Amino acid sequence: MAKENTGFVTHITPRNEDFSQWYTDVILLSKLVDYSPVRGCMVIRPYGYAIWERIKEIFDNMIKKTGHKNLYMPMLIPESLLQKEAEHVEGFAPEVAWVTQGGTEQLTERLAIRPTSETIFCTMYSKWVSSWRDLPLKYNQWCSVMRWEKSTRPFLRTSEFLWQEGHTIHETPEEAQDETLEILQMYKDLAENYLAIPVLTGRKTDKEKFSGARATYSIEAMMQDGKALQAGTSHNFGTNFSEAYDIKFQNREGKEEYAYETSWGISTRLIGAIIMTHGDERGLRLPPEIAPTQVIIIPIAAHKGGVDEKCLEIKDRLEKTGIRVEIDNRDTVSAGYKFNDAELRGIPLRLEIGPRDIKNDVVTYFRRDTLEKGSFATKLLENNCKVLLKVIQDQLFKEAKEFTTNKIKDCFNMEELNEQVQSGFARAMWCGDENCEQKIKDETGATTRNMPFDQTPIADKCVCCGKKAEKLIYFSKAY
RNA sequence: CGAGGUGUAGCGCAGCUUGGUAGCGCGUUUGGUUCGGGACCAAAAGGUCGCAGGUUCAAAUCCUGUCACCUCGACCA
Repeated sequence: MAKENTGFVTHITPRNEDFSQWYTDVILLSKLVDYSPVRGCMVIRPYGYAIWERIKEIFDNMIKKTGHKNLYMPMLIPESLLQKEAEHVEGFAPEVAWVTQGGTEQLTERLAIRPTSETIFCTMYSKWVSSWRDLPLKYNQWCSVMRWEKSTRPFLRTSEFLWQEGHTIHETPEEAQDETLEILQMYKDLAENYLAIPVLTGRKTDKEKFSGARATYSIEAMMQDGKALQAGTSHNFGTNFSEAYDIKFQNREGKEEYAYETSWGISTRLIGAIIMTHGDERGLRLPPEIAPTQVIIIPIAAHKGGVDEKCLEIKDRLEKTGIRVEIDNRDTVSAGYKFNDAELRGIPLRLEIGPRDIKNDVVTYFRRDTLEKGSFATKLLENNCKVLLKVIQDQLFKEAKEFTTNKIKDCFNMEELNEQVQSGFARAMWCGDENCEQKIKDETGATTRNMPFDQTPIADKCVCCGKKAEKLIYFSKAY
């Protein structure tokens, strides 16, 4: 995180020079996060947390509208509970943190700090469900989980991270599958229409699916360096877990049956996705829908009568229309400094109010997305700001969409695939054999992203082995 | 776990080769002038040089050990 701080100009490493360093510079300088005294853990600072709160607010509304309820499960899981579903344990065991001592007393059974809460949800569900009339249960929790990662990066992979985990159980396999896909669709909606991040939806391969799932679906986003970020997952467990945890109910025919289960999650990793999708040389560019501050007012020559009053009046008018607005009235820094600061923080729309504007009864605005400056009559304030915010939201999505679309190429042999995944995604046909999947990973560094729902083939042979192709699938390097 | 690197003021760094009691920029504090793209002047505060031991009249500097962190791999959502 070495940053050159030459005189008064804060230096952000250019993206094309070192994308990783650019990312680190931006998140630290914009005060989204800071490193903590604990290895692999980050402090989410107020500005970063405010973005998370927006994401929570939006998604929480979505799931509540579709009949889900929030609850809270304990953070500690007894070892014996964690062991019940074999594939699940195997997947998570290497990265579980354990509590072995309470006070001065050694515990007789180790307690896992949850890496995810399937096991404890299942345990409770087996108590709560006995009849088909108890179903479905559609519960979710907002919490943090811990995975003892070997290498970490703020937002993208940290030992502790914030997320939501939804866990539902259903009467029929169809209902569970509908739930899995409905949530996936909500994730796509959240990503594209709020975060302005275009995503690919589809099913993960068996190799890449969640430990213990029958089927995993994901939304995958492309970052500016052409690498993928898995931005959300939705799993259908079938009866895998209910068999292991004995979640049985009497069905409509009076027979005992295992319940059908799903789980799904998105995390603070989404904030990393926002940064790496929209950021530029000046810092963050936040989509208005999730920007904690949508409009920042910068007073110019505030001491020259009338400026402060005008700023307050404008703030008040905008707030009344539901816009999140802030005045930068620090008197310790110049206007120019504030401009740069607001740009670093990615505030979508900036208004400048100075004696000149007041005299002409206009406001000067600056768009963070296109860096365009202009002005309009003060009486148009509310309407114009609303429209501009909408336009900026759309523009950011459009830019990202074009970028992503241009960096996905159809590949028909290993040579093409290898070249393509150096800077983007490859769309290719695959025979379905895990050996080919592994070979591609070994030879190109790319892994499978997902298999889109539209499986219209682009060729009939596997990109790797040349045998009969079964699946259309995306490959890329990934975070 | 393999390879490399770094620990000196809140942050970023210099000083170490050739030992002599710590310096620069930013930031911070106070006062004043400024304010339409990262302002300026003046004054001030702030460090047991990661930790432990050794060599020496004298250690940030040399030696030994140790801890922490970072980067790239490997592993992994």
